[in-house]
Amino acid sequence: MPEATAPRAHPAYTLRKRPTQSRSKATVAAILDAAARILTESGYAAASTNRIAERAGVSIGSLYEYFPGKEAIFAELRRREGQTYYAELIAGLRPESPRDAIRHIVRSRLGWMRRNPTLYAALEAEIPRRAIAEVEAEILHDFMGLSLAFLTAHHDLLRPKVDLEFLAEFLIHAVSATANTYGLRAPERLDDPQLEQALVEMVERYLLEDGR
Amino acid sequence: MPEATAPRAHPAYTLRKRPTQSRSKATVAAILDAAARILTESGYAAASTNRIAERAGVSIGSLYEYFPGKEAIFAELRRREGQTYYAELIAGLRPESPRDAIRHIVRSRLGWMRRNPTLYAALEAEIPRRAIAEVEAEILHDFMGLSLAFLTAHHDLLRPKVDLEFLAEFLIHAVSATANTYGLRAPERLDDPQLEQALVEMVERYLLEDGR
DNA sequence: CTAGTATCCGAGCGATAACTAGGTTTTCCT
DNA sequence: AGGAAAACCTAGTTATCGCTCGGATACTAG
Repeated sequence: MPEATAPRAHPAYTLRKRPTQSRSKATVAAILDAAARILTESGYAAASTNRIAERAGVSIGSLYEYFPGKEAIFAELRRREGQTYYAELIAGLRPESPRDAIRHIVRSRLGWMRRNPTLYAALEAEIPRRAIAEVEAEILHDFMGLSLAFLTAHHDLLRPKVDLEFLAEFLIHAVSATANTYGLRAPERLDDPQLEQALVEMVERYLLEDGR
Repeated sequence: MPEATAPRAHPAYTLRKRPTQSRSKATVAAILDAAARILTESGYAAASTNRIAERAGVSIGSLYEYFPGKEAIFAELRRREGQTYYAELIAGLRPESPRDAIRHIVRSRLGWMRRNPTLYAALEAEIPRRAIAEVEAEILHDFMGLSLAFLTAHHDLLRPKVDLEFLAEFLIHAVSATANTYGLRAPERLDDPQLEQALVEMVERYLLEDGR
């Protein structure tokens, strides 16, 4: 069973053509859904373009009408999932209260992971780096903005004397990496309230002057 | 460029046959080295068995003499790397002092990641889950033992009132996940002493009664 | 209605992957 | 030395993959 070896001929990991009619929008959506389902059920290795097209009820030709290559499908999927999570996060965020905000962030991150650990684990892990590096950078950039604003607003309460850029990056990575790892290695633990509590305490006690 | 689709016919992800003569030991080592180099330079997608054999200066037939399938190569590689790290860790560990131990753990984890971020990122991420799940479990088991012994010995100093099993698992995951993420997303940060300091402080303040 | 455009289709091409069969060479042991 | 076992290699076999191409079909604007 062969595998991609040479660098993609296609330069980009975005849509080759934006669907305009509603029919084609449905096609693109069906492709992304099929990709997500196959990824969840069987992993990246089984997610061939032919299988995705078949599962989506779409011909292989149509698939390549919109996606310049296999990896662009997963990049787009990652983008879509990242956006829904970001929207979810800011929807319930109360930035006035540091403690509430921390708990909300931890809770929604774990909740997101819990929704489909297999899919997000695959998206974070199995997809070739170069395909999603760009999307990841976009997403990280958004979160950095959010996080920096939050830290700056409460900088008088912060204990660590490090520059806020570093701090924002560190907290984002620590929280999301831990959530990812649990989703990957011990998904059943995501339901354990101890986990949320531990993450919240860890961040609070590191970040704030008076550790609870 | 095709890809593995069907479940492997071969059941195991261990060596098919242990090399006994020194010549064959060198062969196996050369295969693992070549796999590591290709993984580092070009990623999992480019690491075909034919390429690995060629790069190792070994025929494809010899490769399959020892490895039951492609994924077993990476499982073995993961095992080997995990063992060297484990040895490195316990070599310098001073379990009598909690603070020294914490710093040592964080430092050696970051140091290990720093040695070859690309390789370890690929091992942790790109390799199909099922191939390394078993090895990961073995490794986690070892670390759990170490960590539990450490926590039990100092359980009077511990702040969180949770069961030690959970605590051990949580700390292992938090530290190693964060290290992995930095290796993956921002390897240049691994050299920043701020990172080691932040991780150490985070763990100490969460774990111990008097946060520094 | 009709022309132009957006959309869809699927047979098939070229490449390469994982893996095997069967024979040759090297090492070990007595 | 000599035979057995271990190690090694060459030359495929089969399967599937990513992707293209030429044409059919549906939609839309005038």
